[in-house]
Amino acid sequence: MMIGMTTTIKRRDSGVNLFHALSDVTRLEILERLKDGEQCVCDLTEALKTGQSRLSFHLKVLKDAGLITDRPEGRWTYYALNQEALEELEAVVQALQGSRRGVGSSSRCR
Amino acid sequence: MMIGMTTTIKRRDSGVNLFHALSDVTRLEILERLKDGEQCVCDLTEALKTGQSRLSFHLKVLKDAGLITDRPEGRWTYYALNQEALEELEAVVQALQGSRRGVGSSSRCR
DNA sequence: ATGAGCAATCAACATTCGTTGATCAGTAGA
DNA sequence: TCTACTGATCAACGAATGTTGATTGCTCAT
Repeated sequence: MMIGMTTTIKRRDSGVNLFHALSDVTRLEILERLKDGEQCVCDLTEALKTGQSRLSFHLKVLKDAGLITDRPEGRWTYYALNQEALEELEAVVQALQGSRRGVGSSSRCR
Repeated sequence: MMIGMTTTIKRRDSGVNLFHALSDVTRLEILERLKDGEQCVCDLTEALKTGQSRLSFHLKVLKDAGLITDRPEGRWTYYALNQEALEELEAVVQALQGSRRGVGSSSRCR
């Protein structure tokens, strides 16, 4: 099955966004926490022992990348994993592995 | 099955490294090129239409992350995907998805 | 209405990252 | 040996990112 150029480029762009959001220890810790279910910012602040504005910053990065969703309720905001984004991540990573076709057909310089 | 704390932390660290290396368009383009087999820097320079030192910089980032390997031969250096690292990437991503246990058991603030 | 608590946003600053051009080291060929 | 070529490294600069503390907007309870 042939994948069009446009699809490839789009996947690359969304890849950059996702990977950037994931390239920070604090953000990975947040995601790990959220595996147990949705949490409000106050929970996370305590769990990660970090300042509120710092946490808020990282949550925004994750949310902008689509990796988490927020659900404001009263004075709290609950954050949760976005399963869809994780599936897209899977797809992007598998696209990296590639078809493995042509391995060994290395071009030779001269 | 229980995974020890140390393992989790190590995976998180290697995750940060891998994800950071992947969070750049040029570097994703390089990896895509390498799916077709190993290539020397001169090939890549031409293919990506970019400066040599810039390319060298990105290759170093990918190599430091373990995503590619280099094989110097004569005056050329051939780069290739490191399949092992891609497999580890898969593992890290799957760990992100988590066991899905306890979904809905969201802690409630009051 | 007032006060307290949660979370987003802002400004200022520090740090990290990517780019560019130049230089350097190693190799191959004349 | 001398020259040409590949690719790594360096320094300098600019841009993007992350951190901190303060402020703001909202909601709930009194």
